[in-house]
Amino acid sequence: MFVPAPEGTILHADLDAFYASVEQRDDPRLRGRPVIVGGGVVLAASYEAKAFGIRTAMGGEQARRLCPWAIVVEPRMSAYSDASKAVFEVFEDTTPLVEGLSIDEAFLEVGGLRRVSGTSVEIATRLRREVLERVGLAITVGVARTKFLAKVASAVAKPDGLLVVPPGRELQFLHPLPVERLWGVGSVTARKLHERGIQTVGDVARLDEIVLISMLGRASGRHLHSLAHNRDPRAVQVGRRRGSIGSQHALARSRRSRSPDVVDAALVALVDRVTRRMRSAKRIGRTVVLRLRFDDFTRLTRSHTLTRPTAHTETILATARKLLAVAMPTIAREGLTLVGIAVANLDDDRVVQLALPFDSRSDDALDTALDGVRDRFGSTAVTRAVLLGRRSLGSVPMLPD
DNA sequence: TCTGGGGTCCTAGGACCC
DNA sequence: TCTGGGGTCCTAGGACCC
Repeated sequence: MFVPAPEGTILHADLDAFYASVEQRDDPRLRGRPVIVGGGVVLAASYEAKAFGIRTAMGGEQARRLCPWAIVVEPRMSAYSDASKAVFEVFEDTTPLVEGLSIDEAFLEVGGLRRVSGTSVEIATRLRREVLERVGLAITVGVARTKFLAKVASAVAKPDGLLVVPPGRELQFLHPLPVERLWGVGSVTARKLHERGIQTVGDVARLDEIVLISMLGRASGRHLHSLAHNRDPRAVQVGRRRGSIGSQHALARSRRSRSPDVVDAALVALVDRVTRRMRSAKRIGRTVVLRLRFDDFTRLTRSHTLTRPTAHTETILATARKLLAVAMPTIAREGLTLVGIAVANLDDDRVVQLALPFDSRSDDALDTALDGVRDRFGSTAVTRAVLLGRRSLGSVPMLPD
């Protein structure tokens, strides 16, 4: 018998001040004190530090001015990654339907678990307790019928909170909130809305969709109009994979640190990092993106799409160097402050095993077989094929880079 | 108060194909 | 020779998120 749930079944779970909380967990001397992770720029601030106005992405100097006695610690990425894995294990133990959004937050669908695990609220309460007991971190959970509203709820409930938005009271909860609470409203969109006297979600809800579209463009307009009415049909998606892998590096502010040699060395290191990560994730990609940033914070991107996906360091480095050469006149004109490399259009690096009759190992037979593989797996999916047989030839790179 | 490093999604124009 | 509408892919830039 189907029993409709009297509450929302989507949980948005979000760790509080994640990096800073891990530091406080691991070093008792930091507990109860303002903690800043990252010296140059604030990567994370404990709630004690946030009380002084310190925010993520703020310059380190400014942060120290706001709170001179704050404790600044170097980031320990592997500790955060381990903590994240442990928390996601708790998520997976709660429900198989987990959609990770970042290192410290995820959506959980618990709609089918009523008989086994109880109501959403009971599940959320247990989840918070288990994360605290098993990983030692505080986590905030929002519960609602839609993803978007669950996320808004957790943001409102922070820190160390649980907030349930019951169906029927959704707009009552949503409409008094400032527009900045809407997912997808950043500083630019907020400014555009404020210029027209729109302050709250309720103000947005009173506008025609067509008006919002004319103000913000088609996608943003539609998106905001839907959210303001709590229309969000997106289901929790399991196993989403990222579409690009990249790395970037800020250059020191001296003439020498921007010399061609230094920039090229940075490029080599970035490509090496990115391709290593791609190979360990068993991903290959076709589009190489060069990202540059300058003194005045203007940005520039150049990209090139290869005919075949690869994770080969030399291939991607050669492409990156070409892109840099194309952008070179611009670099000569202005001060470069950041170099980044990303590889997009990612695919799985599948190794396809071909079993051919022993007497048909001619080039023609191989070509025919490879065509068959391409037909089955898609032309971009095949970069390598391993030839096997009774007397194995071992691993043969069929489509060298 | 000058801003790190990792990502996602959308738009718009041009090339190209049918 | 000129014209059409529709679709996909690529490139560059912008906004946004954590």
